[in-house]
Amino acid sequence: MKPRAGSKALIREINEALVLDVVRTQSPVSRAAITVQTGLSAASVTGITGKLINSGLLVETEIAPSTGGRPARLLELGREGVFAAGVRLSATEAHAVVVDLRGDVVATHSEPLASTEPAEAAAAAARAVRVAADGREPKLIGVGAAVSGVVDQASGLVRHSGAMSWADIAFQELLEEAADHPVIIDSYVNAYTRGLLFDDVFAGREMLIFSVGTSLGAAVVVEGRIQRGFNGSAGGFAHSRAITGPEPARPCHCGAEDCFETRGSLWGMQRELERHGQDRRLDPDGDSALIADAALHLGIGMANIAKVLGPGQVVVGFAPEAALGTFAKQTKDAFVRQYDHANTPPPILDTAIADPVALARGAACSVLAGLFTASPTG
Amino acid sequence: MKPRAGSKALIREINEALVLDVVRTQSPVSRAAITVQTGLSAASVTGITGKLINSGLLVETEIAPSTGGRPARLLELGREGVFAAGVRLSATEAHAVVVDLRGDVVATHSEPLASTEPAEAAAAAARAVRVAADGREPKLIGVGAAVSGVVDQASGLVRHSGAMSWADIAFQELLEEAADHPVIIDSYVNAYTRGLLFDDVFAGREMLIFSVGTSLGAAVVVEGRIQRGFNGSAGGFAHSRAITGPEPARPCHCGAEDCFETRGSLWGMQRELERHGQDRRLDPDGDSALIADAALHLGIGMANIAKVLGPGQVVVGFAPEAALGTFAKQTKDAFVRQYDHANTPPPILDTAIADPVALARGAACSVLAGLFTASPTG
DNA sequence: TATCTTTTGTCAATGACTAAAGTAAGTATC
DNA sequence: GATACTTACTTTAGTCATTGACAAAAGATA
Repeated sequence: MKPRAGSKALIREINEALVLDVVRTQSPVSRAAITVQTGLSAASVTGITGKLINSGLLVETEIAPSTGGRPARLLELGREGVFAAGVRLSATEAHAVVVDLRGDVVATHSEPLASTEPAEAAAAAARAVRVAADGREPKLIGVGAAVSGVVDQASGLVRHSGAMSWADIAFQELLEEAADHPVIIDSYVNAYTRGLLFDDVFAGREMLIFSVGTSLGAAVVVEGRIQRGFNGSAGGFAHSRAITGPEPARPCHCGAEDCFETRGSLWGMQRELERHGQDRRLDPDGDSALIADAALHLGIGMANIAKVLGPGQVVVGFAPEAALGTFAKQTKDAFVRQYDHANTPPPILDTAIADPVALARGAACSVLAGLFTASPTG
Repeated sequence: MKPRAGSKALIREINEALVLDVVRTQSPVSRAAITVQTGLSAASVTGITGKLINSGLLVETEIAPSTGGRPARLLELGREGVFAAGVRLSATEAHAVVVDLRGDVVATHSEPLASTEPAEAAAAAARAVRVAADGREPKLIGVGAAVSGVVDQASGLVRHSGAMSWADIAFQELLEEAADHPVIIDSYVNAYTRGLLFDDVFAGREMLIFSVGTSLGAAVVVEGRIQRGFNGSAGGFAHSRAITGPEPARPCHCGAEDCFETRGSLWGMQRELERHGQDRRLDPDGDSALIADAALHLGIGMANIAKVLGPGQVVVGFAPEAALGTFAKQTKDAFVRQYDHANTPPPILDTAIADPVALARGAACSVLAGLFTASPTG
């Protein structure tokens, strides 16, 4: 991604995105208000909104009551102009959603996977999108796909996915051919993060997002952008080393010892049960010591990362199956206790549930995000 | 920093910065080569370089031998057009350097500090810059200042500085008034990082930089930009919690226990000596076990951070007094052993020396950097 | 010398923006 | 009800950075 030269086209892209973003966040809004917010001239706003209305991205809805002069004709994002699709791929199914320009889900559909073979996965994802899109396919501007594992969005490669047993699969290309739409791929956590960023509640410009489920993941948001690291390798929180106490080390499935995944993930807790000869599922009440230990280590690990990055906000997304009693609350407490950074208050920490629809919707929002932010790097 | 609207002025800024950056990295270079590198038209390059030559930022130097046609008239960065100053502030002195557009140091001067009182520090820094700048003050485009502690560049506040005993000091404003030039302030590590980024050797787009000396620090480079976090609070590596073994916890001066600073910093090692009743300075040979322990913990802590961020390159800058025997090498080894991330190779790790001149020069490079990168946020 | 190559410069056309003036559609006041 | 005032939007004319096409410069080559 080397910097792109300035041109009239770039100006237009920047300003259209700027206008769309103002409408998105302040909807409904008058042209006059857009003029103030963007710093553009009123003439430009007339021109830009006119073009956007023509292409269906904006609609004129109501007329505001007058405040002493000509009443404003309010603009909102068009619900029928364009749509984006998102798919969450797991080893067993492709869960697709279609969202309108506001990020609201308008349709969903799930297709089973015959196998985790890349071509089959792409075909199933494409089928799921096609069914969910129904008659709206011509208005689809793109498909976002959330894949479990290490995903390099820039190159379109899934670097590594344990769940799918993939390594260096060019899934973006496969899905683009199968679905006949532009495709953006991303990891589970990053897709989930996209969804959070699209909504106002979790739209901080400096955020850290952790996902807690069978595995662990992290996403980093800096200056409002998701950071992917070199070759998309950011987010490797699972196999950082945990703080060990006097007990013996716990071997991890990755080959190392005492990774956070051996303590803070569902996989890790379940395996501790097995190591003690208990062949049963985790019990939120009976296994409270195990859960407390997991929460403590997660909290400390998260705080260590947070101290280096200094986010204003931290969000922990628990998979539905990881919502175990007070697990979330204990994790939050451990984080706050550990975070004691010279002269800076700890970031706000929120917990949320990361279900399949949230992931698929997040992937769709990745596509929408392109409309609301013009990147000068191309 | 809200997004800025697109305009012709923005285009011009982007393209001038683009041209300057190509000249900086490929100097000497022909207009034709700039055309290819930037993607601009030859006509634009002629116009832009003409203006830059007029203002002294570029100079035509030699004429390249012909390769079959009209010989190229090579362009380089002008050494006399503009200058930038940088100051490294410590509790006892203000060390100033002046650099030319290429980042080469052309003058230095040190002034003692009568006290760490903010106004006195600003006055001393301004004096140091004035003496170092000599007759070049009119051509000075700005002053960069490196201050130890947590620094919020955006607001111009030093949030907290143990060395200076400062809390929430508006040092940017103070120095701007004293020096009568635009000022950019930054932390030690970030200033050091600026210097690294300016040179080609350490100019990766995804980097992690650690500083090891009396204290510990970290800087994060993403997409070629230094990340400062919410309110400039990024970089808090020192007081993340270290991996503890069976030994008793070590209290830290910050109030917590087992911070990395208690093990991996000079302060931590020196204090361990004292705790064992040894009233002497650290000995690279005699205290090899202590140093090995520090290196091990540093390496693990760095790897944990690196896994979340996925940088392509990691640089560890040791303060001159921390260059203890094989300390650097052992830290590097521990890092590589610990870094074992699914399917992605470990980043390249380099070690370097971070001396006062490197910090002051880095601060000056912060000022220069504004010329070579146009930010669409403004 | 004549021709080819490569680099650099010039000029009219394009188009996105802005300022200024004009139009639209209300409220306030007498 | 007529006039003045306000606020919102549109139109017009002009500015300026970029570009494509062409021209000029300057050496290589045959």
